[in-house]
Amino acid sequence: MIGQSLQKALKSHVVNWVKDSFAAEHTLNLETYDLILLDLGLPKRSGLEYLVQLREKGIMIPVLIITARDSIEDRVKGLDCGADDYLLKPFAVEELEARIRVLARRKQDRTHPIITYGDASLDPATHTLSYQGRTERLSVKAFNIMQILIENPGVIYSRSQLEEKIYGWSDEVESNAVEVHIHTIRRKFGAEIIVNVRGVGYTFPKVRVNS
Amino acid sequence: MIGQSLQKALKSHVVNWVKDSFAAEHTLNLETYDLILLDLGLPKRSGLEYLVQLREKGIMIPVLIITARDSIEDRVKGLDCGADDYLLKPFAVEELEARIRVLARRKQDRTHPIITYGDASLDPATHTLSYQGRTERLSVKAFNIMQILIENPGVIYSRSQLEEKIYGWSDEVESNAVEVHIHTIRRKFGAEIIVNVRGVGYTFPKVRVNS
DNA sequence: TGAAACTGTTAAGTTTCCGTTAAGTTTAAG
DNA sequence: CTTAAACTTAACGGAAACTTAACAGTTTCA
Repeated sequence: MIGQSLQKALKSHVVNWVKDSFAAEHTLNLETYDLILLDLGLPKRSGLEYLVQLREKGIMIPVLIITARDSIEDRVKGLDCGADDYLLKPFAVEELEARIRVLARRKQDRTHPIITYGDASLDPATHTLSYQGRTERLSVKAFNIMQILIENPGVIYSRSQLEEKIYGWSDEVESNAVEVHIHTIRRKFGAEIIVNVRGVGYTFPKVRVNS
Repeated sequence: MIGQSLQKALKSHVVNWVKDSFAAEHTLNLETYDLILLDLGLPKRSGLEYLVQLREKGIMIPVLIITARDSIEDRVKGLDCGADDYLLKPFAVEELEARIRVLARRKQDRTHPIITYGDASLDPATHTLSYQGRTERLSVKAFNIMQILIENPGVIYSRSQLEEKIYGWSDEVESNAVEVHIHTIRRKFGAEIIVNVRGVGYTFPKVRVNS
């Protein structure tokens, strides 16, 4: 009853509904999912035990427990068994969806169409970069580079890594195209926007330390 | 009232209790925390607005909202504003602690392995070393040396051993390159960071004794 | 249609700075 | 006190990064 209505309510997602931990295990072997909704239901211990097994196997897919029990001990136990969240029956579908959004956001970390980190934000719609109040349009390649860097602040990408991500495959020929693009970006926003680590690569730093 | 009792209840953690978003911002600039408990309290919009600002600044510390309001819309809004969890007043301290455990656990699974020992941590992604609060970027060679030492705290490596690990094979020619690199590291973090054992080699000590 | 503006790349010249060497100074052990 | 090890500093060569210009291919628009 609840399974069917949920499947309908969550039609903006791809839902696979299985009725016991055995079927769940089988399905998880075949595909990977972004979220597990676990109804503790009636068979008292099996749900939590299954959750513990999951975690022990190293499967870290977020788990949202749905249950009718509301004693504090049960909730605490559920969370400590490896659940990520807890929802009490009866619940409103809107709240379930909100919690799903939270867990999904956590995984992909990008719900907003605008990519933002600190005082930098990229708008894919207009190919625009804002940084420290300044806003400029970027060419496609330059935008790609900035997107990679800002989506992974603090991570250093070598010239060849950036080439590979932008052009699909690593160009064997050595080229300084990336350097030139970075140069034009820096001319618009100031040299500090992209930090070079000599011999390693380029990064959009998480924290900026005094040079 | 609630702040004080919470501070007492959570005595197994290091708690910093501030009374408004202004103070919170100041504190977050100084130190980094594992979790933020946000009491939405009375001033209706300020709490959520502050949360949104936090996220826009790229501060991704988990946020657990505590509130008396229980309408579904409010909860949904809170979660969508960037909160990671939601707890309704009144609540049992045990449940709060369980949820804190969940969020803390979540934080640990980081994508990049950070090498840590004591108050020193190396981030390969940024080629950065943090030690006693200070954070600096290191050159490739210097980073290599620190990595060897911190991954094996207390082990003493001779100059030639370090050379061999860094350059692939032992350079027969005697060189003081390692010494110079260690010197630059010490200049940045203080001489104590690397301990020399005369005639044997260098180490990042497990325990530090007053000289 | 054709000139102007823009983009992506190559290429060459210039600058920066990392890693090393080398020489001088200080420290600690015997 | 003697001496080797460790520390410090300066200097240099060269690779890495930066800058600039030029060129071909596109797009824009009069």
